[in-house]
Amino acid sequence: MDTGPKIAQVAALIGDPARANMLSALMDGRTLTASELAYVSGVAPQTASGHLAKLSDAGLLALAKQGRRRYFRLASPHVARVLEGLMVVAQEGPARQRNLWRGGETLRHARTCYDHMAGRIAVVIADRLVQQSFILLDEDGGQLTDAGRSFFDELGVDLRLASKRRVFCRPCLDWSERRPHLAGAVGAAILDHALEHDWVEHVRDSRALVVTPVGVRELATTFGIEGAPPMDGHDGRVGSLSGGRVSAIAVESASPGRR
Amino acid sequence: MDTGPKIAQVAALIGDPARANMLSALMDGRTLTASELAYVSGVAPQTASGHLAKLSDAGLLALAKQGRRRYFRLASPHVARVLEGLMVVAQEGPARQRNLWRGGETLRHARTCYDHMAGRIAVVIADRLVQQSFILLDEDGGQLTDAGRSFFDELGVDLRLASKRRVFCRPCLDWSERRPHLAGAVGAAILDHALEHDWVEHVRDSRALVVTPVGVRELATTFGIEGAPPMDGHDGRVGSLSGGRVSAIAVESASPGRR
DNA sequence: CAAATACTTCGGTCAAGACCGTAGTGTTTC
DNA sequence: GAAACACTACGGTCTTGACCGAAGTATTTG
Repeated sequence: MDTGPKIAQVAALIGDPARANMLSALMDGRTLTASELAYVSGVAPQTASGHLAKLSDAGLLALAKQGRRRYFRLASPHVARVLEGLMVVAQEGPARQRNLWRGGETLRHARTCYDHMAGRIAVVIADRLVQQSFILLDEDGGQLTDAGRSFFDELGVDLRLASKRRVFCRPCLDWSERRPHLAGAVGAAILDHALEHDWVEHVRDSRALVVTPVGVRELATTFGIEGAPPMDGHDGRVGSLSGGRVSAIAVESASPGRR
Repeated sequence: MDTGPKIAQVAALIGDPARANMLSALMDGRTLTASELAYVSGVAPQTASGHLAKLSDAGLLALAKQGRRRYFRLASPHVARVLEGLMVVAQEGPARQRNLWRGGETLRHARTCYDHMAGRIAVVIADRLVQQSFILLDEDGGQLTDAGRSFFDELGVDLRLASKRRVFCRPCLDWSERRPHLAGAVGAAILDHALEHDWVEHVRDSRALVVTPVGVRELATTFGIEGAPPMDGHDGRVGSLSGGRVSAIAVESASPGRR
């Protein structure tokens, strides 16, 4: 009846490191098998099995059996948004401990966030689109303008498909940059387009993305982003489009073993 | 470095029933003392003190000392949004266990959600505003139209104040109705207006709101909502504007004692 | 059918942490 | 200054649940 216990139940589920790792691994929208999730969460298959049962029962994960394996994915975008929110809160949390992030530089630069792009690149893209009045965006609401519609049309990004039964355009607060990037159907369409045209590639076993040489060129001409676009510089760093390419393959997988 | 552990830490914090109760109690934006929070969470003051220290350290709560008491409030709207999100997920979670809600009828009808209205009434209001093209709204983005701007002007709702340094208009998925209501500056302004003109009143020790007779009349004329507005009826219920007024004072406070 | 694979169930160990009683510290009231 | 109040620190109890080894159930492969 009271809402406290209800949210506690769900939060406690997410609050276990092993389960949180599983959920994080699914944040990019992929579906993974029980074994794979056991591996990324760093626990034995038996333990993982228990965790996955709980997460499924609670409705956080959706399950598809196929032969002798079981595929799991996040049950709904709402789950992904809660996880996003937790990252944001976790970042802003420990008062002045912000921006101490060492490592994960690849992730900060470009990554997927459920079904769209995130990281410095995504924030810059969002900035440009707003700057050119293709999109109206504040921290919480988004709207595509007529000019924006034709811009995407010319670019060959098909928005009609994506916008059928889905949210059209929304901002998503970037937990590493602390500024919004594009989510929703528009955000997803941009990621699709970028992957399809080899602007970016997935890094194996990670949510990280790397920008290809083609991507550097195309992003520059398409969005007018130069090699080293101006960043908000809250920590003095400047990112280049290809940043993190060389420095880190940075496989995100956890090592198995006891917690 | 990996994001899993980080979100687990925050989620685990929310995942304790006592702490979840505290956070829930603060969802309406109030500031409460340590004692009050101990009471609503149903634990002894010593225990509450420990919980509050953890929540503050983690940056979920902001603390203001005043004399011999300590006032706590949610540290940021982001925290409120995570809590909202958890409620939504908790609702949609247990597969077919939805809409079993007994009790909390007052809450379902009208309540505050951080700083704006939620519940059936808020959803209906949002519906009407959309219907009359005062607001463009989908599940994730919102925009006030020119017509809407003058509508609120005439109504005497001051949007200029609120929109200074704040998100202007955004939808917030209603966890009891599972459809969006208005949040952001516009949502907050509407709640302010409703409270100021005695359309609704706070229920003591609860997030619930009751609609006054004045409110029933004014809401009807202002938004064209009749006594029993059509609901989406996913559970066959129909709510009236004054629904829940008589049936329940339904004080939300928890009884103290062991968990 | 046997072997291998993918996953689950069961049982027992163990550590984390929620809880409160007692005993403090700081602040206001009388 | 004493008493009441609001809150915090410490110490010990006890429950919860995460973990893995061993064994068991489906499903595919040879």
